[in-house]
Amino acid sequence: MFKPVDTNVAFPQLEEEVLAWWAANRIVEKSLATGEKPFVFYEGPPTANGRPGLHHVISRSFKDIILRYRAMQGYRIIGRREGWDTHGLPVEIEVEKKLGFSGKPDIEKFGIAEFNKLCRASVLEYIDEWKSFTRRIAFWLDEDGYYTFTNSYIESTWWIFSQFWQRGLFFRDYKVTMHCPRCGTSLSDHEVSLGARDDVDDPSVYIKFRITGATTPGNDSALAESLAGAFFVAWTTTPWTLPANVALAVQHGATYVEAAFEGERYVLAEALLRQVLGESATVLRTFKGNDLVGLRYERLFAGVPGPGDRVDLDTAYRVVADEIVTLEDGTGIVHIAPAYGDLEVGRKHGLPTLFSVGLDGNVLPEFAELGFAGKFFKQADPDITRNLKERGLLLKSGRVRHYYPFCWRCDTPLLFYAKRSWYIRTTAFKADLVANNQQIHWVPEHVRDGRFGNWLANNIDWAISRERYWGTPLPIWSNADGSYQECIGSVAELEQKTGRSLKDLDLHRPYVDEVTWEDPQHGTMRRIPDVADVWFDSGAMPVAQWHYPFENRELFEMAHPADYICEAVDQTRGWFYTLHAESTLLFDRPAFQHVICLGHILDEHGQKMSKSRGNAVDPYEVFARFGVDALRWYLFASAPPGNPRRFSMGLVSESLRKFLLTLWNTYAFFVTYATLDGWVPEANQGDDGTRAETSATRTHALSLAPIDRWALARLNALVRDVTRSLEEYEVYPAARAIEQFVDELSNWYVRRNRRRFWKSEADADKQAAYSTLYTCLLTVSKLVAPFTPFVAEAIYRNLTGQAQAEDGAPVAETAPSVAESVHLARWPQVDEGLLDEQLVADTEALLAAVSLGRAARKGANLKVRQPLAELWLRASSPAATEGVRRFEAELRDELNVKAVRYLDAASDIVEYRLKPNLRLVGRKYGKLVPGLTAALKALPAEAARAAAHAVEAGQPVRLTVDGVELELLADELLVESSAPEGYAVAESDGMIVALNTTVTPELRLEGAARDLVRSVQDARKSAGLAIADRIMLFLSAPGDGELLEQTLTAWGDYLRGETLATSLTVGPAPEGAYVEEVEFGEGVATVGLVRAG
RNA sequence: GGGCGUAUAGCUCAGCUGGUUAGAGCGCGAUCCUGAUAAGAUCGAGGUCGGUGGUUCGAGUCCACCUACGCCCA
Repeated sequence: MFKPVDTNVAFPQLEEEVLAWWAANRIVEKSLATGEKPFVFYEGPPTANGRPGLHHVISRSFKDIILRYRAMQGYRIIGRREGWDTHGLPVEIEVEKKLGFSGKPDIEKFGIAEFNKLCRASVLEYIDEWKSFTRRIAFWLDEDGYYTFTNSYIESTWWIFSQFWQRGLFFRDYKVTMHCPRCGTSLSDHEVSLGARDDVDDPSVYIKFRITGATTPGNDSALAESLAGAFFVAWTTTPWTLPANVALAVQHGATYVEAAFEGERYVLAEALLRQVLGESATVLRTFKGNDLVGLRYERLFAGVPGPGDRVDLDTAYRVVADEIVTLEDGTGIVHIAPAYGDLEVGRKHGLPTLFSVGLDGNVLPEFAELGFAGKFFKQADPDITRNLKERGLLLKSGRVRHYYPFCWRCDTPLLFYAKRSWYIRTTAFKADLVANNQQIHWVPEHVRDGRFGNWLANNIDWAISRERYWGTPLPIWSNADGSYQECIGSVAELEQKTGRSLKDLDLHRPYVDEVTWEDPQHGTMRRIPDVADVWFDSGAMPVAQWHYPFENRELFEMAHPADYICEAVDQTRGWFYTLHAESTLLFDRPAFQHVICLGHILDEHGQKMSKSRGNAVDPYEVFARFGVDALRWYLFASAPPGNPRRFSMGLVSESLRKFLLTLWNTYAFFVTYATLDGWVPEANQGDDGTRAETSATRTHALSLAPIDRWALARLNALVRDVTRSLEEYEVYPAARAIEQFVDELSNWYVRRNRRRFWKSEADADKQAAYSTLYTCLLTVSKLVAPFTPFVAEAIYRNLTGQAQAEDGAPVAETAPSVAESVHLARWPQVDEGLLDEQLVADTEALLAAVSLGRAARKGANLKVRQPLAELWLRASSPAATEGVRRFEAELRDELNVKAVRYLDAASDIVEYRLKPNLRLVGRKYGKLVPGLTAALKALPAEAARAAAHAVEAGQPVRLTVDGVELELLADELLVESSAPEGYAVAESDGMIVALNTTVTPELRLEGAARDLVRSVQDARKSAGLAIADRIMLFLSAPGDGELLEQTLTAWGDYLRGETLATSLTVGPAPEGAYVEEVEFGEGVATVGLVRAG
């Protein structure tokens, strides 16, 4: 027996109950432990720094749905475990904030050991909250997860580094960072944006660079010579970078001029000439930017090479052409200082890097004799400008308000600063990165060759080092002057170097920094201070989560690459890339085979959700109001996941009402009547735990009505379609298909079949209905299990008789092998024998006819309760007509008509119109199409009828179009018919339905009788009677006595039967009866009823 | 500045390789149906399918350019 189902279900509460049951019965553990074939998943570790938000529900739901689906297919999921990204600057900043620190010097003073301890504690604090979040949203993972801060994880990462090191992939080069000179640290982009202002007052100076007359080899020496003594003009707002200048850049195709102005000759872009030099300058000649390339100029100052750098100044002080140059402001000639922001330009053109200001923000001591050494860089600006003015190299100067970044912590102006950094030469593998990407199945598809593919094609070397504390230390040890370095790939190797046991060593700073050894040739070896880019940790996850290659070798081999991963689209430059790059460099294969790439979630106004905007939705509020299932269903069924989506509470509420409640109410209907009837699935008709169609197969033996076979055909087509979509990782179409089916099950199957469930005799027909509905609901519970795990569980357990058992009542005779949980059940298989495309198509035609019939009634203002004599129908094709004919009884009943007749070319009550079937005809006849369409339209009535007749008989039609004789095949023409005279008509997609609107006296009485039945039923309900209660019925119609009398004469028995009336009296109701005034036909009657004995 | 994506009804979104009258749900109005339903059906109002140009017998769909927004990069 089944447990009663409340239609007033509160899903959040239901979910809590299911959660408790899962926990008590260790269902998650059981699910994790089952399955045979491996399916590999990688959990992208969230940064354990902050609370989970709505966007985490999305990514975790899309991860979960595929894993549940695969688990139900009998896969054993490898890597279904939590993972935590625990290192990195965000964690450090969080701790710094707590401690009130303002930068690296504070941390060093505080002590790295203590600081890192706090970082670790901070991360763990958030992880607890994440775990409860994970459980609440039913993301099933092994809580024994991996942490990137463990020694074993770090050691595997070291192993990767040493692999790269051995292959010569490490190198050092400059990297531009946003540097705070006071805090002594680089800032992340996010931090930079926190402190940027757009109204900063700065100098605006136009500088003269004297042209020497020389040029680099291969360029225009004649032009150079003729320009000797003239000046390039460049504009800058950062005079302090001028000593670091190494080149001037022009725009390749732009026009430049040599202009005479106040006795000097200047070179600048034509477009900016007037703006810079005013109207008095005269143009001497023009040339293209490209012509200027290679021209040399005199340096302003002697810039300082970086420590240890050898610099070839022959490569400096020349003109290059580069895309960064714009003609919007300045002079069209851009001053290039690679050390302070133009590193990429410098690299592209082989320019040296020179410095003017140190990391402390002060001008370098080398500039002592110029008088501004040691000054803070912003303070040096006036000195530098004055110096240039004195030397006649300043054209003009002023002030400007513009954008400039400041440190968000200490408000110090930031420097773009080229710092020495460690790189991994990923560019050497660009072709492999691109090729391996082609093996990956991306959802949505465009990411592969779009965003991700482009990113790979434009690959740049990976800057891997960070001058920070809480991260994986780079395992590079160096002698004092950096001339000899080694990369360590394991703790054992380090022990060998040092000759002591390091098994208790924490591999983090500062402890690992204390590990040194004496190299006989190179002296004391110390670790370089840098830690790894935290992204490297995440990309190492396939290897490091298993402590490969030190442990779990077989496991790793099986678990690489992953079958499936899923994250949001911003990870193309993040985790998707780090996984792909590390895997390609290490193993030359992709790290994952299928990936769902999610769009971002926006608020209801299309704005990005963020805490600072205050528009972030608290996921817990959604859980509490609608439940996790409603949210999950919304996420799966509302739009394809790759698109950005607008979120609002209303949309979740809609998906709850539209889908979950429809499903629930259908299920509740079934349970209500099955309980009333004591119906249970036959012993072997329940669920055997593997094959979903078992009960359906059983129903082969039952006397199925056509509508039952339809439901089962639709069900099996659904199983087929959902499976097909999920195999393609297309969640959205799968969800839509289920939604459509549940809608049809509820609003067609159940509605049409209510009487079969109500009727008192327990015959084969009733058995068939129960069995069919049971099969549909049980199978749907499995299909939705990956989508809405709570509701699916509740339905499945009750339908398999297990819910009742919990209350101590006797268990239904379910198969002994029935799964304990729907999530331990097997994914349904398609029963090919029950598929019936024809039946499904025929029902579709029927539904279309019903819909049109209702529209026609509406048009004629004839309510459905009024029976009509006949309906004429013409379907879009003879096949569709046959389909409707098959269900003619249903059609009559739905539309309340006595007869259905079919229009064909032989009937002359309508006229015909012909149209070309464009899809077929267009390709064949091309330019003749407009003429053909017109010719068909112009056919006289008799010719059209003849043509329609031919088409229906499958014969060709001859027609002359634009002088060309055509023979049109039957399927190249579409036939439509006009509305018959005197009928109410509706038409759509080639189908026409016409109702005879004549209401005969007999039909009128029948309509009145049905009005009465409906009114009495309403009254019964209002009087609070139970469904099975018998009544004594009293009717009177003072003004319409004749109509009442005639109605009762013809339909009295019908009325009594329908309303369970033991007696029917014409006259006033006795005292105490329930009384109501109702309309019937055109009359008004008073209904009175009393419960019978 | 570059790359990718998005733009269809008041709102949220479908619309496959070009094809006949551009759809669904929500919301609004009206009517109907209903002894599972918090529901359902029908009709109505609501669309220059972001804009311009092109290819084609035919463009929401393909191409080019432009605009706005989002993400990523510089």
